[in-house]
Formats: sequence, structure tokens, C-alpha cells
Amino acid sequence: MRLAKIALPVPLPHALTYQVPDKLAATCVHGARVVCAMGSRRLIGVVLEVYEGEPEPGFKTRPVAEVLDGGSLPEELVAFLREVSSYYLAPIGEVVRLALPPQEREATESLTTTASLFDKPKGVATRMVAYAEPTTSSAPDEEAKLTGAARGLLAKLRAVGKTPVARLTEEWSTARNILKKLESLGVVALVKDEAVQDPFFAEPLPRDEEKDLTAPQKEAERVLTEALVSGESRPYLLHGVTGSGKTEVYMRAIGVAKGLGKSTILMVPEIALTPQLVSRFRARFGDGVAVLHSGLTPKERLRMWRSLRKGEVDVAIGARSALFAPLENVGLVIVDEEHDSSFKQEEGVRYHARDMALLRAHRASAVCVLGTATPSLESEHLARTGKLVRLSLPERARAQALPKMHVVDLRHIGAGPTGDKRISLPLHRAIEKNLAAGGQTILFLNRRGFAPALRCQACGTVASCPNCSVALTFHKAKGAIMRCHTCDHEEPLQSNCVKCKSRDVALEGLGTEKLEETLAAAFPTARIARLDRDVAGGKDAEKVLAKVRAREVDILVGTQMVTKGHDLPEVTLVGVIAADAALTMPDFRASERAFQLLVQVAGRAGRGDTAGEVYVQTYDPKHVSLLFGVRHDTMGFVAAELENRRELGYPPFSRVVLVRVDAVDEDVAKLAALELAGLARRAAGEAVYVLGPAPSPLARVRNRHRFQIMLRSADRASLRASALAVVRGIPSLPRTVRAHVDVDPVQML
DNA sequence: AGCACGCCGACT
DNA sequence: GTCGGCGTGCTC
Repeated sequence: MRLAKIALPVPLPHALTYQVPDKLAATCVHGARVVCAMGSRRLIGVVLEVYEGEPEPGFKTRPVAEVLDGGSLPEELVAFLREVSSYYLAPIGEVVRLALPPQEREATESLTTTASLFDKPKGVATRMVAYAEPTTSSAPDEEAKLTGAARGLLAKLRAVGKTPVARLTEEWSTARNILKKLESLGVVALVKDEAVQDPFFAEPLPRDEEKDLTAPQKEAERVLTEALVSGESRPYLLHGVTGSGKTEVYMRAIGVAKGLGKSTILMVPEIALTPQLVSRFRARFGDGVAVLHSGLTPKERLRMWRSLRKGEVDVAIGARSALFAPLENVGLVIVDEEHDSSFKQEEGVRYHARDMALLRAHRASAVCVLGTATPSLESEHLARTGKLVRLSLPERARAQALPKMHVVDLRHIGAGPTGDKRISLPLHRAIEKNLAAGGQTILFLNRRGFAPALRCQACGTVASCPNCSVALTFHKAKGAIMRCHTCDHEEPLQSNCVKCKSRDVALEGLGTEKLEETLAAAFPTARIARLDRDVAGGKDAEKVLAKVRAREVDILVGTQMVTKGHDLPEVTLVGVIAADAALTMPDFRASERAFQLLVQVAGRAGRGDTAGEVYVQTYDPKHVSLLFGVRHDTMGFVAAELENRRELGYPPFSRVVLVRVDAVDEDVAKLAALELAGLARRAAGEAVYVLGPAPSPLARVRNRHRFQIMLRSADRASLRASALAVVRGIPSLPRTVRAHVDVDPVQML
């Protein structure tokens, strides 16, 4: 009997065995995408293995239902997916899903339910989605009788309008039943429609010529060309300051790979995947690049996937998911801004795209290039131990001085004319001067909203989220509301303390909204814009930046969003309002992140013809991140911080696995965590530290209590054994407990 | 993960 | 009564 091992998207640790019917024998091959009956559903999976044999007893071994056209996954990719699954202790089916065309990732259909609106699409190729829409009519008598969930759902629909049914089931588990009821009342209409489309790149195509290279660029090009030609797999760390022309080096290398008939994967941080970047590559390589980004429609995604699969396109550009591009003959894998934390997936299969890029390249005998101005300590360690070859681009391509750095010690230096200490006198004067000179200013503050806390002056109580253990942030711009930045809970601003009813409550702290307001009052003639998640969800960020580039903005106030690689040539002054915020995180990577942030923010200043100035405000001017950051001394920082990590036994001198456990009931969560910690300890042996369980730094999120266990070891095998024991123990926990294992965690919260 | 099944409380 | 809200078990 012909059998196939098939990875299906269910959290079972192994692939399942199916029968291959004779008529599918020719197409149901290694790597094929297939549809299989699974319980009462039909799921899309991938064939890992085909063999002749007898089924294992105890299962019924159903037949493969269908083989999807459009090609199978390359053998190299399937092998890589198995390695990813093994490394992250993740179910193979969940990992394989990452490599399917996105619309196939979701597709399942029920075998039992009769045809109705709620059926998932039959044909996998066109994705129709069930939507619920409020009608114009209402039925007051009936509505009054509705249960809490039904009432809430109806209110939401009326507030937001047409919404996918699937979205509603996330919030109300019985949304489908409720909707049927509401439909019978005539207050809701159920319709089927195409999934939403939002086009991404309509950027015009400028012509692009190869640029002249600086000497270090030439050297990097030479080394990479040699490596590509020789076909030996060698990973490189391309270390170049902002503006040193790393992108041009990537383009040259991609050109060489193309010439050799090899394909390329280029990964960039999520936020850097802008129309500008894309058009730059399309300008050089025309339609020979596939861009995988979130703005694509399902159809476009499938088209991209197929053209990569068929080899019509041999360069895949994208965020971390490009790692799984179905390319044959991968010769080059590039990770730009390799230190960026967006390469770590923080849900589902928690893979790190940079680490896995090294693995895929190695297995495919491809050249891997990690590019950055501020190497992650992991990469730096690899470079120092000879596992990455360092290529340095020490100068800016357009020669100019680095920005001048000023540290403002807030312990000794007071407020400027605004009276607000957080706009210190030196910073205020610098802004004034820069405005007068016609330069642009960026002020960086890593806090959204108006004020991060509302405190009762009588009893000290801070207004906190009912669902999470965090303070609510006051937002002024979108109607005075208090919002939770963890779960997005909103409530009106209370004028009384919830605890003691005192009317004496006051806003504390400074957010971007208030900073913007204060500046507007202090500099009435300046044109001020704000850039953060509240003002710019996704595409709008580009609009704000376009205005800045068009010189319609004098001062840009923003969070993290302003720090990433947007080229804003006219910015001559950068202010870091509160450098300490990044330093005080309860995480061994806090210093590293703070340093990278500082260098990146500083990198925004003076990319044009004028040298820039940077003001960094802090209460801790002696902190290593600041001391080295202010001197632009990346190598110095890295050396100091590596030494620190070595002494403490933290990564990259050890590896960490973080086990997270949460449940609505605190005791249930704690007990489950204790159980898993016990399993970890029993399997650990001497070489693994098992810390905890301890309450997570964010002890409660969305009404669930969270505990964590940290496993740490310099010995990979022991650590893996311990983590594996935990993974195997999870299924026997009570169902109300959620637990997952994060191998090489980045976010320790 | 989904999705059945089976058991409990509360409104028509 | 029955509907809707969960806890539990299973999927080749």
C-alpha cells in the first residue's frame, strides 16, 4: 500500500499517515500540497514522505483527498522546515503552514455542516469571506431582550459596520449562532464577499543605475562575489554605519547571484518594508523581484508564491516570512538590519528569522549576509569566534561628519521656558536655533498618548486596566479617554479616584501627544507633526514622512516609528526626551536595545549636507549604553556588553528557553507552572538552570494571570532535553491553561 | 487548533 | 422544555 506522511496544521507533534490513492500516485509526491480529511474537517497539508508499507495499527488511515496544483515545495525547503520544527520544538504542521501561500494557511472546510453562509470556501483558489453587516432597520422590542453577548455584538457591528464573521468569533465564541438570531430579527445581514484588498505599491518606477562604490564597498562586493561563484556556504556580517551603502552592496550581490542562476532571499525589518525600498529594488531588477508584504490581496499573494515557485522570479523580498519563500536553488540569503527585533516572531511558531536564515543558507550551500550598523550581540559573538566573516563599511558613502552628541543630565539641568523639565533649557535653545536656521527637528519619546498615568493625589492610587496589571494611559487626541496599551481596553476619564472617590486626581508623565501640545505652545510658528501608532496605522506613517520630506514639517514628534531607516535628509537636530525609559526594562537585553535605539535615533540627524546635532536627556548619564552611544562607539559598547553577558552567563554565552503559562485563575496558572518547572528540573541535569516559576513582569494580561519559567544553559543538548520535557508535559495540563515554550526568546516580558 | 459531544443553568 | 455556555476528548 502506498502511504504518505503528511504535515497538517494541527498542534500534534508528528506528521500523520494517509493512503495515496492510485490516481494521485503521480502527483502526490514529496513536498506536494494536499487536502486531507481530518476529523470532521478538510485541511491543507504538505507531504513529507511517500513510501510503500502498512499503516500503523490503531488509526484508520484515510486517503489523501486532493493534490493542489501550483507546484510542490522544494525539497530543500521541506528539509529546512523539519529542522525549524525540531529546533523550536514546534509541531511540524504548524511550521509547514508558514511556507504555504498565505491564503492556503487558513483554509479548512467542514465535512459535516450543510451548505450555508458559514461554509468556508469550497474552491481553495478564490477566498470568499462571510461578513456580517448591520441593516438600517432596528427592532427595539426584540433588541431589549437580547443577552449580553448578542447585545454587545450588535453594538459593535453598528459601531464599526461590515465585519468578517471570523473576526467576530474571536471575541464571541458563539458569534455564529448569535448572528443567525440577529439575522432572523432583521437587524443584521449576512453576506459573502471577497476578502479585503488594499493595494500597496503604486510607486512609480524610477530608473536606477549602479552607483560608484567606495573602496570598502568594492572589497565587500569582491568577497561576496567570490563566495557566490565558489558556491561554498559562508555567512558574513556586513557591518556598516548608517549611510555607508549596505543596500548597494546587497544589490551588487543579488546581481551576481542572478548571473549565476541562483535565487536570493532578502529580509528586511517589518517597518522598513516601504514602497520606497521596494521601488528601489524594482528599479534595479525590474519585475525579477517578488515583494511579499501585508498589503497584498490574497490573489496577489498566490500569484507571487507561484511565480517564485516556478522560478519566474528569483528574488524574494519581505519581512521575516520571506524566509520560507518557495525558491529553488537559493544562493544568497540577506538579512538587513539583522539586530532588529521584528525578525523574531512573537506568536505561533516563535522563530527568529535571522537565526534561521543562517540555517537555511547553510543547508542550501548559500551565502548568508547579515547587515547592520549595530550588530546584535549574538552576531557579534559569532563574528568574534570566526563563525561569521566580518565585512566592514566604516565610512558614510556620502562623506560627512557624524552628528555631534550632547548629553543633558536632568539631575542638574532644569527646564527651559516651557517650565517642563522634559524640555530642558539646552534642548529648548537648540530647537529654537534650529528653527531659526530652517532645519528640521525630530524629538523621540517612546510613550504614546498624552500622559502615561492618572494618579489620585489623596491616596496615591493609579487608574489601572480592569483586565491587565498596567496603568491606563490618558489619550486626549481621540476624545479624552483612558486606554490600556496592552489590551486596548478603553474607558472614559474618571474625575474621581476609583478607590477613595477623591476629586484630586492628576495626570502624570509625558506622552507624545502632550509633548506635541507643549511644543506647539512654545513654538507657535513651527509646523509640528506627530508619528506614532495612534496617528499612523501602517500606511499613514508614509504620509507623515512624506510631509516631512517635503519640508512641510519643522518638528516631528514620535515614538520608535521615527527611528527606523527612513531617509530624511533635512533633519539637523534630534532630541531624545527620555533615554532612561529604554534602560530600565527588566530584561538582560535592555542595554543592547537602548544602545541600538540611541545609535539609530542619532542616525536620523544630518544625513544631508549639514552635520546634525543630537541631544540626549537622561538621569543616568554614566550608563554604558549612553557613554558608548554618545561616542558612536559600537565596537566599544559591544565589547563591554559582551564581557558583561559573559560574566552573568547570559546569551550569547548561554541559551535560554522561556516557558510561559497563563490562565484566568491565578492558582491554576501557578500550579501548572510549578508542574512544568518540575518536569524541566527532572529532565535538566546539572548543566541547566531552571528559574521559577515566577509571575511574569506583566503579571496579568487580558484577564489572564501569567507565570514564567526560565531555562538557561551553555549546553544545548541538556537545555533541549529539559525544554522537550516541558513541551511533552503541556498536553496533560488542564485545558483552561495555556502554555508555550519560547526557544531563544527576545521579549522577556 | 478546531470541532464534536455532553452536561449544566436560565429564560420563553 | 431548549438554547447557549463551557469542560473534555480526539483527530492519521
